[in-house]
Amino acid sequence: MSLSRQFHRVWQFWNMRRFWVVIVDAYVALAAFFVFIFVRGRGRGRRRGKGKGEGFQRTCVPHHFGGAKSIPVKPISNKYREERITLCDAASVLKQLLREENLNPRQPPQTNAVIQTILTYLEAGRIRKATSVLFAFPKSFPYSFYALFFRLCSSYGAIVEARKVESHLLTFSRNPPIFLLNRAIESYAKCHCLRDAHELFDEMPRRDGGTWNALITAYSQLGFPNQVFSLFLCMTRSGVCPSEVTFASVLASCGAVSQLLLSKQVHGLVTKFGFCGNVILGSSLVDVYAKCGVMIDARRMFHEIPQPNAVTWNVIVRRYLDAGDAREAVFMFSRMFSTAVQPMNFTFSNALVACSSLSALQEGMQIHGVVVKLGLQDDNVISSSLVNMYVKCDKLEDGSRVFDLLGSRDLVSWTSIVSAYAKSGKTLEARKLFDKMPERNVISWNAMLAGYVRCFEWSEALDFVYLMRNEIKYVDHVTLGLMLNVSAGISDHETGKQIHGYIYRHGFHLDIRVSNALLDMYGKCGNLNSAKIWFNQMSKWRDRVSWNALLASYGHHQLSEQALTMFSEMQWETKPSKYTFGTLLLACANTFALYHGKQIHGFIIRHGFQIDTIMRTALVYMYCKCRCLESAIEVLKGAVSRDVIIWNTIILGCCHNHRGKEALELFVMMEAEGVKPDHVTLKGILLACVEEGLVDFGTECFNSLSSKYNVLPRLEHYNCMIELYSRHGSMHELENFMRTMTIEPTLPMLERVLDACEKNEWSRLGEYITEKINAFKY
DNA sequence: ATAGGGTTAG
Repeated sequence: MSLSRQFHRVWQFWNMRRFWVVIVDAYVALAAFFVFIFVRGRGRGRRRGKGKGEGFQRTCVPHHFGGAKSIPVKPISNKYREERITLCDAASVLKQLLREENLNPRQPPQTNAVIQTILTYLEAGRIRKATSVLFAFPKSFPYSFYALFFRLCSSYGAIVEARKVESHLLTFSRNPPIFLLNRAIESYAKCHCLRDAHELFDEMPRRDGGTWNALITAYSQLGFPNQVFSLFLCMTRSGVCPSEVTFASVLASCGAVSQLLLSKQVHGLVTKFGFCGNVILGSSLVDVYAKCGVMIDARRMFHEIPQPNAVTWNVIVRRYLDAGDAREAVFMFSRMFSTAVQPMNFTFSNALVACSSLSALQEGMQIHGVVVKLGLQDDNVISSSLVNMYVKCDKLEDGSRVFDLLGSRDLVSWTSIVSAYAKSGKTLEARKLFDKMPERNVISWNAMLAGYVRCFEWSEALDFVYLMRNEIKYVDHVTLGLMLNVSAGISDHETGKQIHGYIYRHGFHLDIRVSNALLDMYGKCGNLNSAKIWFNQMSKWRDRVSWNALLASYGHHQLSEQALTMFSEMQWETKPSKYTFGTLLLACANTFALYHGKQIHGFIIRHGFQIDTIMRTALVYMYCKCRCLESAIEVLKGAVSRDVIIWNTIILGCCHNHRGKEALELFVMMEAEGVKPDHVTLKGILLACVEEGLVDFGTECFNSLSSKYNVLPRLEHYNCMIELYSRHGSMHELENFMRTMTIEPTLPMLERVLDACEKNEWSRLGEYITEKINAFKY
């Protein structure tokens, strides 16, 4: 065994530091190997060590070696794999064995036999074991074998093993080929050890383009774009020509920093080096332009690619979705089918997300058809997206059917369906499904909790939080936000403060969403002072949502004037949004501040803000509340389309302004536009009847509530009817109504009826009602 | 030999 020759050769090529690594590796390998032989020969065990999880660290070796301290190494024998050998032990054993071997030379096993053993281990997935055997064998292997090892180390993320393979390669190969060392760099990068990768890069006596690519790719994939750019500069300066691969990584980094100018320069270089026809680089350029926010250039780039592949299409669809242009995303997805390229599952999911954001049920269903036609309905990504699409298009039953037909349901599809039921207000069904889930994570718990919060079912939400606390260990920012919503919903300032403490202790307060929820909680719990203090404390990281929350809490405290003052301060820091205007208008409405309300309206118009349905509804509400019905109607008429909520707002607004006739006229217009009235609308109609004294029409409406409008009569409708008959002295109708009522009347209802009986001297009904009231009291 | 996109649930 020519250890000294190895020594010499290695010495020549590698610097001091690497030399120690190699030589120690060699020593340990030899020692381990001979111990193996030795122990096997003796057939006796040694003391057992801890062994597990102890890594052999290349960088640590010199240090330990100098101090002659114990270095844990991976033993090789199967039987004694848990043994621990210190370096001192190893050295002495080695010495002894070397002497022994000199006296009694032993043939090392044949390379082929060792390869066979290693392959057996690799097939069993035992990479550690395989590496140990490789490491212990004091002879060079074929290069392809090393390459295989590096590949496996990458996929297992086995850094220790990768280091061992590199050591072995350097020790026993006269001239390790550059490409193998490039593989080593890649392995280190895949194991997230950039230090090892860069160290090896620095120490390599010769490099090729692949070496640079390996390092650049490493920095790019681990998210260090600036290092990528400086390495790229070094590379070109040292005269190495960048290849397609180099540009792929550089472009990925350009996308990560979203810098248009830089990206354009790189684009120029790509063209200059003649890589324009490369579909991968083309797709990357599409991606980069889109990430820089220039969809027009992205689209142009897309059209320059002669044959876009599935990835290219995926990029363009996804980027349109990110840019908020869901229509174009769906359009591009449909264009894909005029080519021979089949979309990937992620592309299907992106297109379906785009459909749900557009509520484009027709298109979503067409995509569903394609999915079935291509036999992709069992793909978990696609099927979960389908469930979501149906749910977001208000087709809960269809979503649920897709879920029921699913062959294999994973955590995501379960969570999707639970969330679907929870979000559409069916918390009982959602809970049933939730309890049936085979496994849950924090997202599933949050989905269920969000359902309770959305439906204002506070006591269920509280019970659920207690359950959640016992069942899962860690909550996240969404859970905390929801818990704050619960505190805000029940105005529980104390619990809110405790959650604040938890948030602070766990560092969640730096999350803007959590800190905004906190602000909202303080505002809704009526603690304006705490809200203001917290708002000031977040001055470093607050956003416009924080401002809106603060404005809302001013509005909550009937301080519309101060809200407006805050609004002008807000504009020094951030731009208002539609929520800002909604909040301000609500504050004006609640304080009947017509002057301020008009100011806001003027501001919206002057600054050219698009008035959406929600803002328009807020304006209508404000004008109604401020008794400015004409303006309200004018705003309503300015809408391109009107939903049931804005109609309800104006109809109820008319009633509050004692203008029942207008309310009924608007109702006719609403029906003519094809908007379906709901229970609120019908309450408005009944109130209009009360205002106008339309007893017969009111009765007719009430009687056709469920038959004509598909609305179940609620308490408030009964209230309206009682008020209608009582106020207009229709005692026959009132008596008939009270005696045939299918629900149990409330005490205020009975008192109202009794009042009417007394006023109209209708004692027969009065006695009946008195009895009922007495029954109530005792 | 190496490169691009994407993670559907709250």
